[in-house]
Amino acid sequence: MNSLSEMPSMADPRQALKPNQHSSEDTIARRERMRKQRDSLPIASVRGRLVEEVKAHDVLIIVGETGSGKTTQLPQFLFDAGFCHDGRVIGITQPRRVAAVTVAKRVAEECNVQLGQRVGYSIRFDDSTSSSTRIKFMTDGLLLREALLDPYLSRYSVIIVDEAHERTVHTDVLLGLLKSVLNARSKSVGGCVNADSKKGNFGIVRKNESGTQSVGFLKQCQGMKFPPLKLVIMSASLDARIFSKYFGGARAVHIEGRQHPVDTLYTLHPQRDYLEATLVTIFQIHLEETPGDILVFLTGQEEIESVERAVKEQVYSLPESSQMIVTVPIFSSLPSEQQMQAFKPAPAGYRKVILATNIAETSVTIPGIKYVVDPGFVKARSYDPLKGMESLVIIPTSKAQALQRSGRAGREGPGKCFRLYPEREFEKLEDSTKPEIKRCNLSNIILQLKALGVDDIIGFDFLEKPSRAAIIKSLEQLFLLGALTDDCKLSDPIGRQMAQLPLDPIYSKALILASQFNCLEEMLITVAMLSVESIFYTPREKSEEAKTAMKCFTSPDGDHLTLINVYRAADELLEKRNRELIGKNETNFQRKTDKILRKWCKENFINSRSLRHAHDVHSQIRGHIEQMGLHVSSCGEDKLQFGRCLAASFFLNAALKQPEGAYRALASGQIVQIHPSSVLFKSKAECIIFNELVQTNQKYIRNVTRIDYLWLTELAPHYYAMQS
DNA sequence: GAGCACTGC
Repeated sequence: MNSLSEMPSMADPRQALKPNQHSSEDTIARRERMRKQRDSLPIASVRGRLVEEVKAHDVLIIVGETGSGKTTQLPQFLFDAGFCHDGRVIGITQPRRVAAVTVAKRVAEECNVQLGQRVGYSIRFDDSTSSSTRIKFMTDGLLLREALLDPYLSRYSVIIVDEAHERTVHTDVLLGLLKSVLNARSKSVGGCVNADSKKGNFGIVRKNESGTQSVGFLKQCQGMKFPPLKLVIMSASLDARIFSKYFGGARAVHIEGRQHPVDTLYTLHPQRDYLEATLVTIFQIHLEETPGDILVFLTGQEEIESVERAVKEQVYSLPESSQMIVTVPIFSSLPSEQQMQAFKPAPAGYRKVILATNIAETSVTIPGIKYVVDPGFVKARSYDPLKGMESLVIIPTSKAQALQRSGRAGREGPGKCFRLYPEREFEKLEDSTKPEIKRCNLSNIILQLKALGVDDIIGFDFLEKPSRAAIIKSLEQLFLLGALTDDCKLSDPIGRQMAQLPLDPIYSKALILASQFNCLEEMLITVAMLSVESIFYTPREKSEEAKTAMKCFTSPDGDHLTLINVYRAADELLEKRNRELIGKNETNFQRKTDKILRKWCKENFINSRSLRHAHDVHSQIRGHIEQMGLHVSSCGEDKLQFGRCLAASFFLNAALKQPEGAYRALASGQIVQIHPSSVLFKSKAECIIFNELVQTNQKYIRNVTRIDYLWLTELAPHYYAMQS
């Protein structure tokens, strides 16, 4: 097992393309240049006033546009102003891992300190911080996890929640928690609320809209060990009002950004076929506009591939002098090597057309974009609590999203954005995207809130409350898994152990059960593989080859054992190579094993990024499991034992074959199909369990294994005994 | 015989 853990992290494609900043530049000159850059940022001119605002108010909202420098500069201003003098830490949260890492590196460089000393970052699987770290960048999910161990967040003097307008479920829950922490840590009741509504010099302000102070679930700790906490929320303009209102009319200030102008153009009429309109627009830009790359926003892989084919076909109908155009796709499930193609400059004289999903909206920044084509649609996940089913549907973007997309054309110079709908349609769009907390399964966050001591979930002061039905459905699920007692309290030890594990609750429960079924080793691999993005990658043009490659891993029982076979095959391969390399005194040992694994993945149509990720999850969870004292043993060749454990764990997701070959999900009664990517797609198994139910064109279940129906009544009698 | 945006612990 150890062999795989020695693989080095795979280079992130977004970082691999950064130039080496230390190449031949003189240190002093570099520092001087950096100082000038910092001084020229819009935020530099309001430094003093900003520090005063933070000192004067416990909650401050900063509305900062792109390029204002708020993320890199504010933490340094506060550090210099003495917010860490007592050894406490300024914490800055980000929704994404890459952002936390890259910003931390930049700030460490600006402070001229080694990363991990005064300035560091902490994200899952990667912690650069030390006891001397005072400015700490992290993901918002990680800070939530920290709160389980330290509910008052006592090591922090300031917490800056960046990109709050993105409204990820972690940001929302974190803000709910912080409201209670502020209240508990404030010296006097009302101390965290700013009632001052005078107009500021460089900002504005909301009136105190709510005089009532919500008392959180944390006990007051007046005069105790913790000094008051400062909270800074950084957001894009459209959503500041809601944060201010939530924090009792907290003060909001505005900092201007630095963006080049983007000329936005609309169509005269609505387009019936937006893919056709996209194609026409791409060629129109190519033929009529000055040089510069084009970024096109599409909803998914299928659209991207079809537009790519169409561009390649139609380019030959152009005059030869105009044929210099290349397309590059980028979407999250694309292997990293291929993602990186989007960042490479086009050959001299060529125009590059990047066909992207909304990965290019915030997650990655591709240089050289001058034109944006925005058909105005996005594929969004929604969740139906009554059916317990997720669905993926194509819907119009929000205004905020459309603005974010057009902004991508103005990063390096003036640009143009072509919206493929009339201007009057823009006005009809929602202001911002529906917050994630209102469209996801809440089981995981409810379990975490329970572990934090929030007993009354329905009464919890959410920034925006999820539907009652969604809350009740998740409470019910947690109860059926044994995480909650009859009176809806966290059970001990099961619920407490489940909350400790950073996994979907149903997977946490599966691990606890597996220790009783003597197959924890197998279940650990299974939940790790189920927790990551798709392991198999099947490009359309090589689907036959991919199918053949997959055959050598296939288990007739189903996808779960198939995934275990893949994981173990990779493990064995690396162990074998390690034995060969050991004693040869090889340098670049890690790089070589990594290269071997990547080659193997490519040959077997496996996504090496996903496999690597599964391995990280595996070792992290194994650490937790061992700490809990659960016994990690293998069932060896006893597949029956593992199958029974799957039935006992995933009894809520069981389905029975119907006469027509479809399946009926027992919990909800829905008629579903096995997804074609499953090894059981053509099988005629009578009874199965599955791990995912998603509606796309049909209701598909994925990750499926056959079981014996009788196991359900035997192993989950509390659920099935009455029904049989 | 279909196809799944994006994050995160």
